[in-house]
Amino acid sequence: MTDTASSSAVGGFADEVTRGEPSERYDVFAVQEKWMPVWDELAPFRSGRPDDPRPKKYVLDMFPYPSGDLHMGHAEAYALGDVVARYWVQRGFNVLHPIGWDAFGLPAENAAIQRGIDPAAWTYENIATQKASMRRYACSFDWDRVLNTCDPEYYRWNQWLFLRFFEKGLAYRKPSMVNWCPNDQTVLANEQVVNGLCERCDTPVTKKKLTQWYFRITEYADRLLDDMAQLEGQWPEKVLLMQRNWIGRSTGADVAFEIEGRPEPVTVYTTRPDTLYGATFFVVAADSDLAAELASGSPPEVQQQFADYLEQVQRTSEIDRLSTDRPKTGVFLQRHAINPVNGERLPIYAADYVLADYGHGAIMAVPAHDQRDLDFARAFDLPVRVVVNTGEDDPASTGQATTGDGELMNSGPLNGLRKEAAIEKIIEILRENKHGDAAVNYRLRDWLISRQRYWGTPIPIVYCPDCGEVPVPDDQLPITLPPSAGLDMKPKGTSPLGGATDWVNVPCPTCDGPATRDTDTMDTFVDSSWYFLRYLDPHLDAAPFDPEAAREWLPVDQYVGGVTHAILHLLYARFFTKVLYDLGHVEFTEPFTRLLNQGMVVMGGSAMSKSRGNLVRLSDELEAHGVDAIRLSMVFAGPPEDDIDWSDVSAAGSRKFLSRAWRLAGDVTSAPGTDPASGDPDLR
RNA sequence: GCCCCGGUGGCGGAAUUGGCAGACGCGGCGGACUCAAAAUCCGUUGUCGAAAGACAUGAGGGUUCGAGUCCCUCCCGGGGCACCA
Repeated sequence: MTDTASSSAVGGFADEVTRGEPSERYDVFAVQEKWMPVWDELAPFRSGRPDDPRPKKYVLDMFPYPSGDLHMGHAEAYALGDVVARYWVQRGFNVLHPIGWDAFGLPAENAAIQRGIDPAAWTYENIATQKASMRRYACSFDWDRVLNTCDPEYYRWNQWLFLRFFEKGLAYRKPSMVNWCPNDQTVLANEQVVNGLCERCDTPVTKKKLTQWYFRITEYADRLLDDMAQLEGQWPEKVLLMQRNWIGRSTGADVAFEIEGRPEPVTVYTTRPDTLYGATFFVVAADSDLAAELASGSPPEVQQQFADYLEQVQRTSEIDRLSTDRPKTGVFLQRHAINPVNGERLPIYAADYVLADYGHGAIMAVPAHDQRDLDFARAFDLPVRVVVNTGEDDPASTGQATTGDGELMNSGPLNGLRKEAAIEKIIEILRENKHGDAAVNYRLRDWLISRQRYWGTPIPIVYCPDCGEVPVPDDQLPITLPPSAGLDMKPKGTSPLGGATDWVNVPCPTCDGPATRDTDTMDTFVDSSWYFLRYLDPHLDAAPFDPEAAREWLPVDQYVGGVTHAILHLLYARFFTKVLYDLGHVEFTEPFTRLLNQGMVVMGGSAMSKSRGNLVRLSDELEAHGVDAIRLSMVFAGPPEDDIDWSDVSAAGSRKFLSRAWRLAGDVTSAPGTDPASGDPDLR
């Protein structure tokens, strides 16, 4: 059978169709009308029945979010997934090709607020709509394995997994400045802040100090980075690159600076310890605890300046903070740090160009070798010193690129060394003098999972005045959401669950005294971090999944989905997999062996949207051209990873092509010898 | 600013290692069939040229017997990251 036929939804039955009148016997509609009811009855894509001797393959399409009906983007993704799934079926594999719904999340809640309806009702209705469309689109999904993440039988295991993370110290609560979306009135993970805007609603994100739950993904930074070696050549290079950048591993040194009037030294992180001799000032992040502490030892007028500055910094929206040409601002705290290598006194500034949560929230500033430090030095009229080998006047000749002109500085024991050698040497010196050591830092932050919203997985923690943070025992799971009726869903900065008094107030699992539930829900990316395991048996009652089945089916052989999830979902799922590996639940460390990012379907050069008036409805296209023609068009329009402009695609042409193929097949296979089920025992 | 990926007819795109550029399809044009239309079939379709032929893969250079493919410089488009010390 040809590739063309394998990409066709209802192909392979020429002898049946030739019985019709010539005018209709090759018609794509006649084909689909005949075979779809048969599929419904036979469920040909059910997989994993016992004693199936065929080798296994797992083809996974990223599951949809149930808002509205399927669109052309879904149509392309599922057409591609189907090509792979049916190709393997015909090659004799037992193929698992499941589907489900990523059903928790904000849109349901917003719809509930706007229209006064139940988020659950809205969600299940959309699921039904999409499911019907998928069937009409003839996707080869295994309908016996459908899951919805908003079903208690699913999110129960989110809670169970959370507790395992908690036991391992991988889930923890801490107060921190968090990204806050003033519109959605909820916190956002770093990954959900795009150019300073909320990824959902494009509202400028602000900062807020809150105590929230985190997953310790940073503990896995090295493995997330190193295990990418397994994915090389199997995943798009672009995605690997994005993940690498996101993790942002950098190597350098920690250097301890004594602070005048402070018993403990302050450590800074630098990637250029070789420029230590060129440090001319010292900066602490304005919004760090350290800045507040240092300022408290400053003269009163400086304390006031600092307080004013801090307020200004906290008012600054993320988008302003990120604008590149923004002038450097800060306050001189009238305190000093001592350069450990030459005893120089460096003035200490509080500034917002230093981030509180990277490195140690403080830096040594070397304006001759760092553009940002140079900008600051110019704004505050601070000296600039080029670290250079004595006797050579070209700093580049020692490998020490400069960003600004300045006084040349003797770099003592580093004289004559090139950059790499100088770094090695200075680290050695620092280590000997106990002033520092080599260090590694990551851009990656821990994953903030608390959300102040209703429609999500309740966090299985109870707060007891006597026992503190108490994990809910496994046998009390799931903690189901209270009904939405009567709850105030309007965003107000705290979870609507707080209003469910009967639900919130529970006896402490440990001492039975009065206690309260955590009222936040989990980020929905928790749901999608392990759903590919739940498909093995979505109704399994004893565990999130059967390890034996996981050994047989996983990792996923081919994952298909949009590049929009290149960082978020794929990084989290990789993280979860590694944790599950460490906990002994799975035997692989990477969940998705191969990844395909299909392109977008656009219309007339721009993304389809209602407001732009260029929305193409899948149902209309199916009506006009038939399932096979649409799917063929999707696959044939170009390389799968490229965008498709639907205005360039002729579905009518595909239909013509199919009719011709049918006619030809009808002519050459007049004897019904063509086994309609060749390679597909499910259809026998 | 930094880092990726692209740029080939009217369109989507082929061209395995440096070896006949434009496969295949869409669209267009001409024709057959038809009273007519739709469907279908046949032919044709990079540009210039009557033809022979010449010129053509974003622009300019280079390497080579030979370049869409390799090297250098630049232009354009798309994407990612963006005070991460």
